[in-house]
Amino acid sequence: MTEKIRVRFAPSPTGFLHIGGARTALFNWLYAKHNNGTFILRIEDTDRTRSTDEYIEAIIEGMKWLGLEWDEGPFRQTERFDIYKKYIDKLLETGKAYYCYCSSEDLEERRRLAISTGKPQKYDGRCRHLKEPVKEVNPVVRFKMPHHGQTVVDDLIRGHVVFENEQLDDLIILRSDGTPTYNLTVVVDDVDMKITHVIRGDDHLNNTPRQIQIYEALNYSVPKFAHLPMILGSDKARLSKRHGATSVMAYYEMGYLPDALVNYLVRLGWSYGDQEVFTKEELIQYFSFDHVGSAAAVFNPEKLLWLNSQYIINASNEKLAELVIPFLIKERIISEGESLDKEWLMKAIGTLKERSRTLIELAVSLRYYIAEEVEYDTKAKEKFLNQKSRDLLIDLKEGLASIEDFSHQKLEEIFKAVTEKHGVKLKDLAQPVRVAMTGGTASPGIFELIEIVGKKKTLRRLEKAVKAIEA
RNA sequence: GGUCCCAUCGUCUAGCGGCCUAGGACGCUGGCCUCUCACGCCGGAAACACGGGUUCGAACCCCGUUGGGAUCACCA
Repeated sequence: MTEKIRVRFAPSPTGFLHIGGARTALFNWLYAKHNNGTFILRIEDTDRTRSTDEYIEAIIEGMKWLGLEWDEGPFRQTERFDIYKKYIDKLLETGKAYYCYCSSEDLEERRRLAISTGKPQKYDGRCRHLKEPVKEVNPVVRFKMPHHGQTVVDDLIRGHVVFENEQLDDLIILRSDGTPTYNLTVVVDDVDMKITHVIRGDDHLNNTPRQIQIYEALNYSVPKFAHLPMILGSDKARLSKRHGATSVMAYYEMGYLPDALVNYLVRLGWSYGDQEVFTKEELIQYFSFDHVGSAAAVFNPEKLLWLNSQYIINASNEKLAELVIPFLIKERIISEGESLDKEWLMKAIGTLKERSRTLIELAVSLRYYIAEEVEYDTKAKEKFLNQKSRDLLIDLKEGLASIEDFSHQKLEEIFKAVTEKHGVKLKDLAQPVRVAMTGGTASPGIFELIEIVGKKKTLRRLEKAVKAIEA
């Protein structure tokens, strides 16, 4: 490798880090890591009316949560106006740009006319050859686009994309208030930061020929481009809030693991044979644009949920014990500052991880391990806590009261004695006990459940169940 | 509307001219396991948008059609 790879993620802070932005960031990050390159974070905040510091923080928070650490930055374009000014002056001096005195109202009017008459809506270049400044008008600076020939974008994903230069118009690079615009700042920054590969969303493909012209006017070499396909909602429209959560941090709040989201996002557009689940190391090792598809992809929350369940199953009990705490608090299962015995929690989690698809589900299930009392599901109570099970529960309670060792094996012996005495099957006893212990009909195995809940709470719950039947 | 991009099961995708009576995954579904629920395992339904070429041979290459998307700002 002769040239060190340098890539950047350049969000504009006009919103939270969303799913689409996160995937763009991820592909940049992966490409950098795979090639031992540099990943730069650059905040494109030249639109001062829509950018906020809160959003910058939110984007940073999202990237950190996903584990997409950057090597340089975050740089802010609003702190780099001097640099842009220098380049604009250079373009003005070399005759590659000019002042335009048309007012935005006039422009808007002409655009409307063009649309209504079916003409291409394009700036007509009337100020190109102006000799004298127009008095009392703050001009904008426009870039002088070539009128003939073609501009070719050599895209790593799309291949050769050819644009006719006559389609391009003289875009504004400096506003009348003296601030530079996007097409100028991206080029200047990418040159200045020595970006080798511009990896971004498909929606920028049409801007690329304009940017290439600016590179050439400035006499700089053009970087490589890779335009990623868009992420769509279930109706194939661009992904938006209508389709559900789009903010990355919303997935944190819903109990997703960051690596699961990363894994899901990377498979939206990229593949490696038939493999579905990847470690980060594998992703870095395998990633390449050769296997990035070019069609837009529909975001499928169901599959993300499945992946999350896989990541929960594969996570260590210790890790889950840490991660679940905020959710236990949020679900009001424990109170803030309350601590649980870690070993015990880990054991409980071990019985629940394969039936929890999110950390919220895990926390909610943990309730019947932790809470003093359980509430009965009405249907479960009717079906299993009745005269038929009353004596079974009473005998079981007695049996359990007589032992101190609540090990799986010992519990099984007690259960066996009760079922044999009454001539019933295990399930005839297990289901009523399950309802007594959890309030519902679904739980881990009855012996492991009782073992972890412990003698004191178990006896109390059986007692309560018997009373509920008699009531 | 102009320009550009895209097109394999409902969804994500494998496929880079013969290994394809099209493979995997999610979801759906039948069964097994079983104290319930899950996990897991075995099986099923489900796709090459359409029409022309090129070729001995096309999901794959070319051209149209249709359908989706992006973009046309003193937003990024």
